[in-house]
Amino acid sequence: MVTKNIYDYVERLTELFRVDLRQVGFEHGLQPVQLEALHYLSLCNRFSDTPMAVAEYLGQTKGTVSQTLKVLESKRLLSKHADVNDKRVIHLALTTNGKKLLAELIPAPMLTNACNGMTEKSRQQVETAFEQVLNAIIEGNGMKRFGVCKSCRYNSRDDDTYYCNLVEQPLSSDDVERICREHES
Amino acid sequence: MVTKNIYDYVERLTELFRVDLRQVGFEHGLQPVQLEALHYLSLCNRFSDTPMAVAEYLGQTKGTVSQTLKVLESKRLLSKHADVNDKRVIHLALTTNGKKLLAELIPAPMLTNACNGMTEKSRQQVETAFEQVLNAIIEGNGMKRFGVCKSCRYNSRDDDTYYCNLVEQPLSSDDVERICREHES
DNA sequence: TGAAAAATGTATCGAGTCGAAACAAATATT
DNA sequence: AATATTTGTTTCGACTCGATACATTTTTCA
Repeated sequence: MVTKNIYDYVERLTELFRVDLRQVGFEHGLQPVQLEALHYLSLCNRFSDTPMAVAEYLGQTKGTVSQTLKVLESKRLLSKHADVNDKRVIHLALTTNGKKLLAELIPAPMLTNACNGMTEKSRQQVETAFEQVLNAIIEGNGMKRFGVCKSCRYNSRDDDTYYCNLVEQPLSSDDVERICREHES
Repeated sequence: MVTKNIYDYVERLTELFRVDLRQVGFEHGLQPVQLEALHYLSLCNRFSDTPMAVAEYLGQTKGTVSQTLKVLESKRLLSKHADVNDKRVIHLALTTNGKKLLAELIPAPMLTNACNGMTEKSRQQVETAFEQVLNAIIEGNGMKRFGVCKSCRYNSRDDDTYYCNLVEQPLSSDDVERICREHES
């Protein structure tokens, strides 16, 4: 029964990661979920840097996320900016402090230590396996992908210029490496 | 930078699993950590079924775990039994209800759905990869293994009889499949 | 075009998590 | 025999999280 084995591994990995994340954040007065929100904001594109997108990504209600963001703002780790076109929408940006802190804390030592003890080939295998599992979870449960624009079906490319056919805007070569809440394969 | 990729995958997997576990438990009024404690108790051996062992496994303080167990006992999902030799120690056992509930909830549908969408070969690769990562994390950070007796260096075997040289007691063939807080490779 | 519906974000509340500290009881150490 | 250590519980306070209610803005559509 391989499924049960995989479940047990995922559960154990989750437990160890969670404990470590708590420890890592503790020294800077940050909760696990706050670190995860910051991390997401460092990866997402400019159409996905809103409270609602964070809520979707973290699987929490917008009310819960609103509180998390309020704390992060009060700690000067992120800033809020009104959207030009839609007055309901707020964009979130990491501050210099926020970026500095993330660079310091992520990836956490627990995983760095683990990877250092593995061969390059092992690391490659593990990376591939994780990609497969996450894909299978997303596909098998009809979840949002939050993939990078580069791999999205709305993305079209002409030489070195990229274009998103959903928001109908050009994308830079930096843009296409970022994750998007509207991503479709 | 493969380590960062692996970190990102582990973090995402953790987020998805956590949300799912909350959802799974919610319908039965159980918190994620309560399900994890129950699950541990269904896997551990008779030397590892104490509050302290649960605390070590979950990476929490004994005070926190004490509260978790109190809730589970009040829900009649586990029972407490005094140790015969050491009056400080309490052994925890799943009740029939507890076992029934676990069988119903674990493995959670999210992962079953994912595994169903994968080839047998893929599942095998994923299982191997998880085993490697968990081993690397445990080795690289000097953590306790919580492996099964079968693979422990204290375990000796004569034909079909097993013996633990640490607690100096014979083990059944069921015993050696269970995880132990004293496990050493 | 104007009213209803939907979307985004915030504030508040209550149940629950979690670690720290203090405590009681039993066992180990010396 | 006195002291230290281990196991487990209780209490406290800071924090998480979903539910609900609310304000504002945008979208829908009759």
